[in-house]
Amino acid sequence: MSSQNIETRTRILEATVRILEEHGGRGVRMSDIARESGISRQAVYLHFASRAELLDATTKYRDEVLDLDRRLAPSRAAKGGVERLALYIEFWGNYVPEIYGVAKALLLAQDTDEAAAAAWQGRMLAMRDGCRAAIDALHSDGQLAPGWTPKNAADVLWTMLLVPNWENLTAECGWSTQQYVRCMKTVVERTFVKE
Amino acid sequence: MSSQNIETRTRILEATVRILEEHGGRGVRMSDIARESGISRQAVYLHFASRAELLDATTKYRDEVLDLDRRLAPSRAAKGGVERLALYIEFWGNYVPEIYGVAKALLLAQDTDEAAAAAWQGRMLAMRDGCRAAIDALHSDGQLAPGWTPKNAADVLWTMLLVPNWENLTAECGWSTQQYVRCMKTVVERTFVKE
DNA sequence: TCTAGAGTTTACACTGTGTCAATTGACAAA
DNA sequence: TTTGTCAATTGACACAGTGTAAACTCTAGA
Repeated sequence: MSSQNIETRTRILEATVRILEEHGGRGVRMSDIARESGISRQAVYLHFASRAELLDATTKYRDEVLDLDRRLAPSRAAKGGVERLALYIEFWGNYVPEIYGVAKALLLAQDTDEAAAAAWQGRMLAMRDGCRAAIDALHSDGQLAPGWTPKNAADVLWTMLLVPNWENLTAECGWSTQQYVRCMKTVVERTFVKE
Repeated sequence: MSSQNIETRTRILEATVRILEEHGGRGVRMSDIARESGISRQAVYLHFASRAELLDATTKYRDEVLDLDRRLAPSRAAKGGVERLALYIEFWGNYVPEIYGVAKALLLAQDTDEAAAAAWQGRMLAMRDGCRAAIDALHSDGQLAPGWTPKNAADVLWTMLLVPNWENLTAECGWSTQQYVRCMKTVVERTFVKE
C-alpha cells in the first residue's frame, strides 16, 4: 500500500525536523535521522534520493505544517506600505526561529552539496519577492525615503533579513526574538521610510 | 635549516590564498593546495596540523600582507564619531573583497570542523570590537540616535557588516564594492546618527 | 497460494581528512 | 669521508559519511 509509504515518509520528515531543531542543524547525519525515524538508514533512501532532497522536502513540509500562507496573510492585507513593511518583518522574525534548524542544515550543506545550495537559494528568492513587494507598497505610497530605488531598497531589506543575521543577534549577542523584531522594525523604518 | 622551512610554509600560505580566491573558497581540498604549492599533500601536514589550522594561519598571513593595521589607522584617527563610523565602514567594505576566498572557506568549514568554527569566531570578535569602538565614539559625541544603547547599536552594526551580507549584495544582487560601501554608510547613518 | 511492496541486513564504492613508516637527498659538523 | 639531521617523498591505511546494490523477510491483497 502507498498509504504506508506516505506515513513513513511523513515520519521521516517529522524526525528530521525534530532532530535538526534539537541540534541546531549541525552535525546531523542520515543515520541519525534514520534512527530517529525508527527505520534503517538505507530505508530513508527509498523515500528521498539524497540528503539534499530530504532537507529540501523538510523545509517544504515545515512551511505546510506551520501554515506559511496564513502567516503571510496579515502583511499582504496591510493597508499602507509602512504597515506592510512592519508586518512583513513581524512575520519573518517570528518564522525564522521555527525553521532555524532545518535552514541551518541546508545552509551548512552548501559546502559540499550543489543541490542543497540550489534548494536554499530557491527559498531565499521567494523571500526576496516578499521584500520587493513590501518595498513596492511603500514606494507606491510615495513613502520610500529619497536616495533609494525600489530595487536597491529591496536588495538591502532582503539582505538584512537573512538568516545568519538573526542567528548572529540571537546566538552571539543574546537577543530574544522579540528584541530582534522590534530592532529590525526600527532600523528598516529609519532607513527606508521617508522623514 | 629552518629558513627553508619558513619559505615552504610561506609558499603554502601563498598558494592557499591564490587557490582559495580563485575558487571563491568553495571546494578546495588539501590536495589542491599541495599541488598549487608544488609539494605533496602529506608535506602540508608537516607545516600545519590540520585544514582548520592552515585556514586560520592563512587569514592571519593575509592580514599581515594586506597590512590590516595601516588600513585601520584612518578610522582610528578620526576626529568625530560620525567620521569614525564612516571610515570604519570604508575600511571594512574594501577589506572584505580581499579576504573573501579565505573567509568563505573558513565559514564553510564550520559544518564539520570545530576548530574552524572557533577560528572564524575569533576573527569576528575582533571586528566586533571595532564596531563597538566606532559606536562608542559616536555615543561620547552625543550623536547616537535616541532609542539605542551603545551595546545594542554595536551589535546591530556588527551584524550588518557580516561577510554573508556583503556576499549577498555583491554575488546575488550584483552590487559593486563601491555601491556596497556607499549604501552601508547611508543605512548606518540613518540608523545610528542622531537627527 | 502467489505476488508486490516496504523494509531489513550486509557489503561495498567513493571522497576527503589525517596518520604512519620507510626512503631519498641535501647540507653541516666531526 | 662519515655521520646525523631535517625536509620532503611515496605508499599504505584508518576513519567518517554518503550513496548504491543484492539478497532476504514480512505483510497484505488478488
